[in-house]
Amino acid sequence: MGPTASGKTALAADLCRCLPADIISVDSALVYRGMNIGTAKPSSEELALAPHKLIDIRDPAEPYSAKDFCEDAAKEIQSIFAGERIPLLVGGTMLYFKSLLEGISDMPASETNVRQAIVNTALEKGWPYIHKLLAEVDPESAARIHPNHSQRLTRALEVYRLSGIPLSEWQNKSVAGLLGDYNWVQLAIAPRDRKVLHQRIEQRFKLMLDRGLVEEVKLLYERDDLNPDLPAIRAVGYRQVWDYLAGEVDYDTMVERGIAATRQLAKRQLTWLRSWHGLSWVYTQDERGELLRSDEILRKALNIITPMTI
RNA sequence: GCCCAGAUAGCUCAGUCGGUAGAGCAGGGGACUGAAAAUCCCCGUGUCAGUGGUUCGAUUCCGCCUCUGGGCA
Repeated sequence: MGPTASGKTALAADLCRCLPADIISVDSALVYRGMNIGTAKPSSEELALAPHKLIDIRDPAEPYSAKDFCEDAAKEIQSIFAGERIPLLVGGTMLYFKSLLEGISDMPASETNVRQAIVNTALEKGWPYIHKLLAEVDPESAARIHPNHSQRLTRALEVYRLSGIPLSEWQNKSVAGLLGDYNWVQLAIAPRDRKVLHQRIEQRFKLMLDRGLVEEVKLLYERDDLNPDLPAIRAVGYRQVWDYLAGEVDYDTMVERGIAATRQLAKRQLTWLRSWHGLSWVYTQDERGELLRSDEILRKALNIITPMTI
């Protein structure tokens, strides 16, 4: 696990050369086909050397979810173990990691029309009104969710309307995750200094533009079945370039916003990791702030993994 | 060279009829159970360009000065 631009993909590829491991991607954006440059998806050469599961399994028009991921990942894990190999889960989508390890309740999936009805009401009367509606049927969830928290309010009310059972009740049922089933080694990779990450993020975003990010997004923009409300189009970089193609912002503004959105993503990922239990950290800088070479990073990771797996 | 308009938070700007100032963005911290690269919450002292004057008190009014736009030559 690690924030965006921390070097996860490179480390995973290096580990694959040392261990009998197969990579499973834990990433909500890499699942989409045709979204390669902006998601920093491993190149076809990298994929040939280190194949990733759960990449390119959805069209950008089809949403993917934490539940989908749990089911897909559980299958891949089993099949990798069946081949007597080690599953190496690599990615930055912490909710997916959490759901897989701790389990996810068996509540109804979302339905567009139910969700849309809630959003329409909110547009008219505001999110605090939705919060009041929720409080009537599910006070426990309402107490946990902020009155402005559009997405979580929508989900909570949606679950109640679809099942007649409050979200909190579903969540209170114990569920089985994979945490206790195997001897997991949980590694986090990141630089010690946030500035290093910020620098890499800026460099990488500009490189993505040089490599044709705008053209990549244009292919999506020109399709008539995609819109900026879809999870795929809301992805960092894609949303900003989409706004640029729509003429809402100029090029320089788009670049600035794309970089800022990536920094903000990294910050949120680090927030998850700071309070994550059972994590071993691999820093990509030494105590003095000097950047480590890839072989030094690999050695540090192996030093953590090997004793724990023997 | 002359005229006009600016100079306030990292950036863009608002404001103080004279009582030392606040928004958006950026940034920082946090939350997170089927959209999660999502969504949401909290955090605002900065020689108010410099200098002299008027005043009990100036970032605010006046003079000078420096810089930046725009206009006239």
